[in-house]
Amino acid sequence: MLEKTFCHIPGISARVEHSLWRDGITSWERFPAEGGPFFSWKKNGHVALHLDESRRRLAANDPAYFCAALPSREHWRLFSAFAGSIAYLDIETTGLSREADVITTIALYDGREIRTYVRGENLEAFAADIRNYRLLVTYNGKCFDLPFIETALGISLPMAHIDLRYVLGSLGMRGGLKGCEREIGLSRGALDGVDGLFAVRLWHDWRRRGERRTLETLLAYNIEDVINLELLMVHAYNRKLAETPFGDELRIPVPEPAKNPFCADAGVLDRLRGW
DNA sequence: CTAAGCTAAGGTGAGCTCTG
DNA sequence: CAGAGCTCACCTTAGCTTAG
Repeated sequence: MLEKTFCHIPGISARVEHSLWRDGITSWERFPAEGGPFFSWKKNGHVALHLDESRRRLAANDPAYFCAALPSREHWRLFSAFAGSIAYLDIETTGLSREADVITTIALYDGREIRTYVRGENLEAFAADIRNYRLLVTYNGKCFDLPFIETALGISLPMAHIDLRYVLGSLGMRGGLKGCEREIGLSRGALDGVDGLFAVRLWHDWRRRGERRTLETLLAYNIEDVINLELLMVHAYNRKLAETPFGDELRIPVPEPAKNPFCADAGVLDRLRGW
């Protein structure tokens, strides 16, 4: 979809982009390079220059360029072009305050492998690992996960970032990650009803009693979030695509959900439910 | 040349929403 | 709960294009 995108160019609105498509200029390739019939000679040159730069950035695997040039609700357009550089990311913490609270666990999924990071075990390894990726996908990570990580771990995460909250929001999907999952018919089984606040309890209980299955329940929850981020990403991509003339041509099959390596423990969940 | 029309960009301010 | 970041509506301004 990226190579069909024009609205990242200054002076091209979504409306103008639609009229380009309507007139058969359906990709960068088809834009008339030499003062073609579409814009004035001056504007045509301006657009052609930006398209050259766009081709360079795409070839250089540089999603950050496009991220900066597009509004958040259009970041979905990067997905297929940079799918090989994606990391789905979610953190759990002891609370909402960046000052008073700490990160407890992090889940990272790149479409193939799932990695987890646990406070007191390997949390510090995250800083090096995340640098292997050029495009992060989160839900509300712009407001929560990324700034929290940057403060807590003292690193910066300047790479491209699709915050699905805004993409899904533009599709009318609200209600948090769980709400969006429900809307596309995803169910969490044993972990139904577990939320971020419950994850705080799981963490404190793990620290107090030291039962491994409690930590694994927390990790199972944390991982479920990143697994579902991928499904929501593909869903959002296909639905945004359907708003363009390319809905059928570029549609992506919904992947098989990744296998969660950890399992929620029903006993732990039951004991902590009535806290 | 001018006038009109269109668009984008920039600014503002209110309102909404989400995170554990 | 606090608070950051986005959207949206609205306005103004500036630039470009076209018609006469």
